[in-house]
Amino acid sequence: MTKPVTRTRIQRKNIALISEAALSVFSTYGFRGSTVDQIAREANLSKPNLLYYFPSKEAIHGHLLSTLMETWLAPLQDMKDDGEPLEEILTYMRRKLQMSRDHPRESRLFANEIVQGAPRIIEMLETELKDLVDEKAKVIEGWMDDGRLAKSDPYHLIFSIWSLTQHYADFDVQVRAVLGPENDDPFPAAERYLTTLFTRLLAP
Amino acid sequence: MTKPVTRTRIQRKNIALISEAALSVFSTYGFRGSTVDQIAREANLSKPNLLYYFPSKEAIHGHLLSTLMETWLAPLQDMKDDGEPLEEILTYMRRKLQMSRDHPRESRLFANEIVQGAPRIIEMLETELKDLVDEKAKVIEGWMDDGRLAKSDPYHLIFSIWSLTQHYADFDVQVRAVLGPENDDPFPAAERYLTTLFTRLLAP
DNA sequence: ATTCCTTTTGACCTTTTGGTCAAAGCGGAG
DNA sequence: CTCCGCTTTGACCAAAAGGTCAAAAGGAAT
Repeated sequence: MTKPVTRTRIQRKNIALISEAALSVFSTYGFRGSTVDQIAREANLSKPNLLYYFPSKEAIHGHLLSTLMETWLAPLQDMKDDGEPLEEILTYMRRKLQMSRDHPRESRLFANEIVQGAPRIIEMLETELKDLVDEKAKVIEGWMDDGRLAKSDPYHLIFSIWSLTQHYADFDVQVRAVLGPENDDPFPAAERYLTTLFTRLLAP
Repeated sequence: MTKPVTRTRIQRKNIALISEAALSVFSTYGFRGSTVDQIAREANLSKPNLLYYFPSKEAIHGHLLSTLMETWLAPLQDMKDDGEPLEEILTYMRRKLQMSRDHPRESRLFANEIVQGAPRIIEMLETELKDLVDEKAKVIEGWMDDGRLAKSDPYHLIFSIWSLTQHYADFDVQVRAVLGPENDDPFPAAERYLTTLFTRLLAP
């Protein structure tokens, strides 16, 4: 009934090719603004050939999103109860910022989906993501209650890490336009600024 | 040669109707993901009737964007050299947060445009916006040099105000999914959190 | 009531889009 | 070398998309 688990060399290559191309296209134009032809062209495949590997445009998009979610949640999952609180949070922030630098298309794919109402992942947000954030918010609150971090709202603290770090991927063109051409890589300054920000906010 | 400046009552009504509808549609699906039919339906007009007021889909979108930019830059323009520094910045932050609450569609229209590479406003970002930010960054830097604000990067400070406040409009569904249905209005807590954040970051 | 300008619409056109299908090409196990 | 299943493609289709146009309908000043 289900498809064979073992993929041929060609299948692996083409699925990877399509995923790459689809990531570029979907992250730039959103789901409805992207076309199958465009993805096929970007992948150097004919449209029917692409549709031989994925049954529909929806399927490609869904494949990307579910692959992405794991990568996306990993840094927060790795924030552990038993470290030095401020260091744990700064490390989380830095890993998220790293992802904005190294995987801006993934960040924009996600941003497009959320901005447009998250029709395809709203359920995941309300279950997996909410559960994870609830858990980590408790950890953070524990640190604050123990006086190891200055008090503030743990949920909005997490939101602020998301928004500040993802901004450098999602709004990249704006950041670069404002900083001007002489300042070619905004990330080092961003990391210094965000380190200062969270240190002053959270140092007990 | 140019169109008459005086608009009839009907023109004013229909242009307003179309702008409203187009704002809803474009902010949800982005430029390429939106259709003229959809906007016409939302505005309760026939498609040819809509195209009687705007020559093309591009024209509607352009009209919205240029109207929006003025509203969008106003709060930063209003940040004045002669106030109490921390208060000026907190007021700016609060006005931006207010805009996320009261005009989320405008924020998402803007976000869609930027995330998708800002093809239609990149020039404005590199001139008007950059000039304005350069000017205000100088003001902020002056405050820091005078010891009236703690030092940090003024450009990234402005970016952080943008990202933190717009997050509550652009990523609204995610914020609500994570906070759960019992917490229906995230804005009061957001304002308290952001006030604390910027106070701790900037208080001299 | 007539006129003239504004507004509205049904029918239509072309291009683009997501998707199908039968047939041709290919590659490696026997 | 010869199958046989995997891969690729040209041709095609129906629906949706942006946009046009001529003609009908409205409305207000005379």
